[in-house]
Amino acid sequence: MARSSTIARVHAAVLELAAEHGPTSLTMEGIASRAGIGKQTLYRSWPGVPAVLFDALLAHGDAPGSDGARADGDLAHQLEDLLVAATEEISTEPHASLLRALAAVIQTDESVAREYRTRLLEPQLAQVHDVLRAAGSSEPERAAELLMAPVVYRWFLRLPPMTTEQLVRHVEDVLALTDRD
Amino acid sequence: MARSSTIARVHAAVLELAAEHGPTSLTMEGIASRAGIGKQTLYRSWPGVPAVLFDALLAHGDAPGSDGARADGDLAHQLEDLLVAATEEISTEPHASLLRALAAVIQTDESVAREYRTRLLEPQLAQVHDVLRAAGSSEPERAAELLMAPVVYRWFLRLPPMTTEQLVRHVEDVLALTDRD
Amino acid sequence: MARSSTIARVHAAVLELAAEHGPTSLTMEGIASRAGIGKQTLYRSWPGVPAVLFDALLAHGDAPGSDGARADGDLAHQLEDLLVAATEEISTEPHASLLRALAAVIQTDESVAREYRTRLLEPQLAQVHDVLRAAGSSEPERAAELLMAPVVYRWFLRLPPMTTEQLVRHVEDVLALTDRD
Amino acid sequence: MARSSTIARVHAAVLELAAEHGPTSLTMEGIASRAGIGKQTLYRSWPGVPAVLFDALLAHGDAPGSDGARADGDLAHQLEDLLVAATEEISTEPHASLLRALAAVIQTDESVAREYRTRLLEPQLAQVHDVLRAAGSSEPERAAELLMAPVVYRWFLRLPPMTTEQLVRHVEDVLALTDRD
DNA sequence: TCTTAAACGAGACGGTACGTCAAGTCTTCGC
DNA sequence: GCGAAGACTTGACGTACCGTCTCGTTTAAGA
Repeated sequence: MARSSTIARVHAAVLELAAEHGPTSLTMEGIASRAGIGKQTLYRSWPGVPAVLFDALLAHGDAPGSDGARADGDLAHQLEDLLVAATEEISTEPHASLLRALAAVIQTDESVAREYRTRLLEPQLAQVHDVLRAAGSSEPERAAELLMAPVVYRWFLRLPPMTTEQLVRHVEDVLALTDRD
Repeated sequence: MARSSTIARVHAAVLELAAEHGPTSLTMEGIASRAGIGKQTLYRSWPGVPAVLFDALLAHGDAPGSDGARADGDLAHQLEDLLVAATEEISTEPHASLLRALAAVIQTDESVAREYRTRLLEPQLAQVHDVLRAAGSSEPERAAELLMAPVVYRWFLRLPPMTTEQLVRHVEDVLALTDRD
Repeated sequence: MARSSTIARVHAAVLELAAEHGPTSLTMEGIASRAGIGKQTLYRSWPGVPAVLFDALLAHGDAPGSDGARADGDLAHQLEDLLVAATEEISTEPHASLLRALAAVIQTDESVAREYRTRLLEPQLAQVHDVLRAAGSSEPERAAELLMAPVVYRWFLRLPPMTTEQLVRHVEDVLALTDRD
Repeated sequence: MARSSTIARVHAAVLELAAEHGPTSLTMEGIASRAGIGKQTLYRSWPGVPAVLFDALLAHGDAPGSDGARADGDLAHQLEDLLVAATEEISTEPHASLLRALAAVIQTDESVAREYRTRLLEPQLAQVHDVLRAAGSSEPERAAELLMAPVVYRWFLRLPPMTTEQLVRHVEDVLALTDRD
């Protein structure tokens, strides 16, 4: 396995490149160069750019929504917090560029898509499930998808993110649907 | 500008390559080679891969939902038809590969994203708006987004597309929300 | 046949390009563009760059040494005048660039070399022959070559041209050889 | 820098291409292809065709006149040997094609001309200087130029090379001039 | 004067080569 | 003998010219 100093340098290089030059700059060549290591050293530990991205994301506290959530708030407030956290995460550097680069690869590589879902998406959705289930929702999966879909959809198509007001309204609506069942 | 036979050959080449080798094979070099034209001929008419993709998509009847829609059906049925059409379009070759390639570029090129929204997304949303507005919906934009978001979200993250039953349920739910207002 | 105005425009374009951007800029594409004519018009009258160069050179008084020669001077002075004229011609724009471009093509195209010898070199040598023959030289061809060779040699290898003093000395030496015979 | 096997393959490719298809075939693309190496490998070690040519020439015993010179012969014979060797070198493949290609570039690229003079011409002239100086010539540079100029002049203009008889006579004449001083 | 054929500008076309960049593999050498 | 450095093959990038080939449009006769 690679030395921990090598790993740290790679992570730092990825974050720097993402923040400075955007998602396009994230190439194996560029990362190795910026980290000051040989290309083979990079390939020895990670098979390609997406693997490095996952590592960098997970290593840098990619636990969205876990911070500052009003654990004691009511159901709606907790969901609002989760969505606000997700919205902020995907629009703040260097996470924004990393996720953007990942999103591009997801489109052309099914295995990356699968890994994204298991390592990043599902943990995030699980939080929403938990809140919904705690509130007695009959179909937490469906409700969670309804909650998250517009957020992801807008980010994916580079539409302006939902404002806080829109998010509040959105949570309210989805909860109304759940109650209706 | 370009001769119509040239354009036709380029479109054919794009569709063939997309169907045969997937989104990754869509390079300017490959398209020119498959179409049997010079690279400069390609670059003279299209600045890059995304431009060729837009042209090929729009030229091949990219008017989703317009075919077979039950224009005389009731509101819910019309919306179901639109969503089913959209779902099928994004999962059927060669459209699937072309859109997938486009989705990848959208992630790293804001101008492509803008062009996608204007030339492909908005016409599609407009159809939904029209149906909703005809039904007296107070907020057709919001409802349309709620309808489309899960479809795009699943496609984008390569989750299995919604089944017809799920789509029917989804339309029903969103309409219930609209009525609730 | 080409219209005279076309020919004139081509000649003008060649001289301008040669003077402004050097020998490298002399391409069929560039000449047509600068002359404001179609490429086919150019190719209709000239098969390639060298042909245009010959035409432009011959049309612009490429009769080196004919001007200002002291026709009544003695033998040595007349030869000096011829060599000085040749030296100046090959180092003054736009002739310098045209000849330089021609020299490049001569290296890779035997037919251009032949045409150069008959249309440009031999007339020039003939002048030297005439003077030498008038002076009773027994081998005017050999003497002419001895006279011209260092001038061409230096120009070809981009060495500094002979100074007037060196030229005078050179003529003197060659004449001494001729007399020696 | 480059691996020695790479360099060897490049040199071989250059000689083969020059001998088979003449100076025109010497392109970076063609050399890389024939050598079975990547273009980037070629560009990493040589900035362009002329650099490759210099290397190939210098690597293949480009020490003209050094072989078979009658070191113990008298002055005239040594000079004749040098000139004969030079004449043969420039008219024998594959050197002929390499030098021809170089000659073309010299016409349009001053830096190549400079490098040619330093790396190929001056060593050759130095040999002539040495012989002349050993013979007590008062102006070895001028005499050397006088000796070489007709040889280069004829080669450059693609005139038939001097016959051995002409060379002998030429050496005799130049020596007579030197003695005259 | 009308017409008709040429010469024309414009530029699309299939190609070849340019020089650069990144991918992923393989080699060399120092610690 | 492991790992950093970097040379390697491959192939796409976008550009410049090449020489050929239509397109309509002048232009300059001859009828």
